[in-house]
Amino acid sequence: MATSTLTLPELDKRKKTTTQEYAYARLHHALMVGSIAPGVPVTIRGLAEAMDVSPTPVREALRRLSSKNALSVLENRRIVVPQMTRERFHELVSLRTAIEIYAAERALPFISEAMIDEFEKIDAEMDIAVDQQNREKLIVLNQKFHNGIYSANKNQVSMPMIESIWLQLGPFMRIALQHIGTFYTVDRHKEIITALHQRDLAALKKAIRADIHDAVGRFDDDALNKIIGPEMN
Amino acid sequence: MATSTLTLPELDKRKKTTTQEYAYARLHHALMVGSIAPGVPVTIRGLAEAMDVSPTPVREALRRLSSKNALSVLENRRIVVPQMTRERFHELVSLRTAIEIYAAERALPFISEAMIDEFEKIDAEMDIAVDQQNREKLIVLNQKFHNGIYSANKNQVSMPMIESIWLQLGPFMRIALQHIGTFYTVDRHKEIITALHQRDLAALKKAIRADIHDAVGRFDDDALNKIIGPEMN
DNA sequence: TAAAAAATAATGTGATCACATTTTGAATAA
DNA sequence: TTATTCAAAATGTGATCACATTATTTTTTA
Repeated sequence: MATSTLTLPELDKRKKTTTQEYAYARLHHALMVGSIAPGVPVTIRGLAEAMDVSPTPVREALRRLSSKNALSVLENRRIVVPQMTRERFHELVSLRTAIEIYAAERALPFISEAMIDEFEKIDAEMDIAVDQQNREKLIVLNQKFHNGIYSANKNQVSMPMIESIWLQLGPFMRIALQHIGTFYTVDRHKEIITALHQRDLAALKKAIRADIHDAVGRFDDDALNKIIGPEMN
Repeated sequence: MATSTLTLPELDKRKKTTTQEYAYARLHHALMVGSIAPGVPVTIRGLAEAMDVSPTPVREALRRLSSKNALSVLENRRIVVPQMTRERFHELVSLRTAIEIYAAERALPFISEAMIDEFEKIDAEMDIAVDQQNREKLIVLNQKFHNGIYSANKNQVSMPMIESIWLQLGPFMRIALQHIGTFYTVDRHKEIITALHQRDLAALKKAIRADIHDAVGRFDDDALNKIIGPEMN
């Protein structure tokens, strides 16, 4: 056993994409759903072995992830899942709120009723995932829900940046959710859908802000202390 | 001669960084200052030969750049500098305005007088660059000026996203500046500095908005038609 | 002359290897 | 026991090669 034995979530069997893309998708998913904890070192050979591919495509995948700030390259050239700090967390939540509200505003004029139907379907699936206590599925669906809205604007350029923020929040959420019993209060999605139906921009912004707050923004300093530790800088 | 003979800007001689980092820095710089035009295909071997390195580090650098949306990977797996469209351009400028204003607001409380002195020095250098008609130096300094402000907040997480936007606008600027004679009206930087001195958030926002507008946001549809072409979608 | 087909070249991809550096673990000394 | 030294293992990095796919050029055919 070379190094860290990461239990990477099994992904759909490799299709006709490149190996590099496959490695990227698996890592991306693992980070997004919080399978890899902050601070965990990520080695090229270790991952290559775990995925049964050669180091080369893994390296490329890691470079892409580090460019999205989902991984951080240390001075020793070692790659780790970035450690979360109280300050960085607040910055991430603040930026997520700002960009997603912006993206929603930009997307609203392009949203059709048919699209809203799709969002409602996703939301229904999320309700099921909540019942099943399936955190992983919930995270993926939540992402799909938000992405769907913002991507209604086909010339959207903010989507990759929102994704980057989610990627940075992902590893932290796993730890957070171990301490905070509850999860996304999906009701907010209903508010979002209502606002979309009514083309009510103010209500939409308010609902998105509330949704983000419910998901990640409500952690006060005490809660963060328990997760991150009071001494961490 | 294998393929495209890109005249990459000479960068500081390689220090103690990795070859991959070196390749990334050169490409990054070339894109940022508009040395590579939109639509230009970028081949791994071509760049490797041009930089006198092996394909491997170039590939990694290209992956990083494509993750920052500075390059786009086509279905044929070929890598090109993304073509600009009218709609994407407007989205980029709009997002740049939103994020930079946000970042400035978040940074303002952390800006010291000593920092402002630094900004003034950079601005003075920019005046010289304008006199010298040195567009490349001007772009680099302008970037440094903005980065300096936003990075005053050490926990800033928006900087990579701003960089990504600049990277996407970079190749387009070269073409734009061939048709539009003038460049950044550096006066706006004076307004920014004044606002920083006075801790005037409203004035700061206004100045940044104006600066961005002067730099990239003033192109109306007619001007864009000349650059992009009226039929491009 | 123009279109189609074949051959040639170029390109992305992934695996492997060698090398330098770093980390880890064991052995030794205080 | 604790600190130090040294050997072994692990790791990142970059170059090279083989292969499949895609582009391009040349040749052939209508």
